[in-house]
Amino acid sequence: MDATDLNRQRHQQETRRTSKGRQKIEIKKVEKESNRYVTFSKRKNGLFKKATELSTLCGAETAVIVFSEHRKLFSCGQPDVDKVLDRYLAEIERVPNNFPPITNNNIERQLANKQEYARSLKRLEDEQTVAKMIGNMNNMNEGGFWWDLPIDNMEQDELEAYKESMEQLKKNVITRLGLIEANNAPSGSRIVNPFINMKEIPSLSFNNHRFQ
Amino acid sequence: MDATDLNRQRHQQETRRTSKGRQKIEIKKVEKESNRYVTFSKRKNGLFKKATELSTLCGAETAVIVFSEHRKLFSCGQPDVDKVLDRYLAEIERVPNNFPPITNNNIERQLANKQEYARSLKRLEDEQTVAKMIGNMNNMNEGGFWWDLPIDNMEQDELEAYKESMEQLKKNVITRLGLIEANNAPSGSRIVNPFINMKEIPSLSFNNHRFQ
DNA sequence: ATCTATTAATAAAG
DNA sequence: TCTTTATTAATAGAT
Repeated sequence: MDATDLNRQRHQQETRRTSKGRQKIEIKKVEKESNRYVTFSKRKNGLFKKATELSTLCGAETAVIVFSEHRKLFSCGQPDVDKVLDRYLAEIERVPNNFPPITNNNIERQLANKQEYARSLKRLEDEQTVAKMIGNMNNMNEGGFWWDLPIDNMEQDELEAYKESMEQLKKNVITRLGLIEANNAPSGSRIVNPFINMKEIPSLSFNNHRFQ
Repeated sequence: MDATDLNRQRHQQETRRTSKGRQKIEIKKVEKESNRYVTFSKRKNGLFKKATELSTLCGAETAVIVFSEHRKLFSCGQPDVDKVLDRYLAEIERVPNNFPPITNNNIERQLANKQEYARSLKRLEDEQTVAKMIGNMNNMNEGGFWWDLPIDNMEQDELEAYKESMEQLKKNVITRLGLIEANNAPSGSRIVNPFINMKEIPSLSFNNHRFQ
């Protein structure tokens, strides 16, 4: 400290101050574009570094995904972004979508989840359709994944789109099945299952682990 | 600074030093469990704060997913984790799976991608099966999503598992289609498509945007 | 959870 | 972009 102070004093005597040093900034959008870009670059790197350190120090798995204001994608993960995402998708499917019977212990959390879920969904493109789905979901007290969502209340055009996506899926599946059944197989070990995330709509999940 | 120094001196005269202050640490697993837990908690919060600030300052979208060493899930996202994940999945599907013709400009990047992809996949549970898939994929110079992966070289037991997952999927789809076709619909608008991520195996994607 | 003494991150400027 | 300050912000260790 003394040495540092001495150096600083000596430096100030020898040269004009060349830098104002770090200045305090408000946490609001950086207006000047050039500054915003360098801030983005520096802080993105800082964020990735922090995530990596957290993993190393604490044995945690982390995934960080960043889209710049121009939609350029950056990501960073330990051990691997997609591995962590798989785990995330599996987790939000396992825990909240087919809610367990509500007990006194978790009823508050369940409520908070639904509120947060509704809030998140507000941001989705097709707000009305989704709102309807939520409404239906909230009437299901146990069991049932998203594909069991009631469709009775859908509008005709909504149904059409839904049906189309199902048809397309079916075609893909049938094609694959045809190819596979041309071969044929006994029984056995495990495979990396391409449909491990099938039951999941990331956007249609409750969450009990959110920050802010 | 002067005021701070004065305060520090006064404090040291008035009381024994009560803290060693922040100490430098190596970035390696914190051995002592209790310390590891508090470090995890502090740094996780710090990480989420940094991500939030990056979004605010630079108009970026961010998602941070953290699993503690005991597999507890924490996440934080602007505007919303799942929204960002949707975008991420769409992006890694759009860009790298059906690679564009390789040009001089991006051939190096393509190579780097494949190497990184192979490295990531090494971590997956079923290394041999996946390795085979990669091998096949690398022979496809353009077009084709993952479901067009050659299956000819799969072992019988691998095929069986693959087929089973397909059958299960098919059942689910057929069931839904039956329900939907009982109604019926004209044409029209868009719906939040449950299969927007269908074509994606997150674990089977190239990436051109990774950090470290 | 709170409190420092310190280290680490980073805003500004080159 | 990279580098260099001067400063603020994050956090290790202890309670």
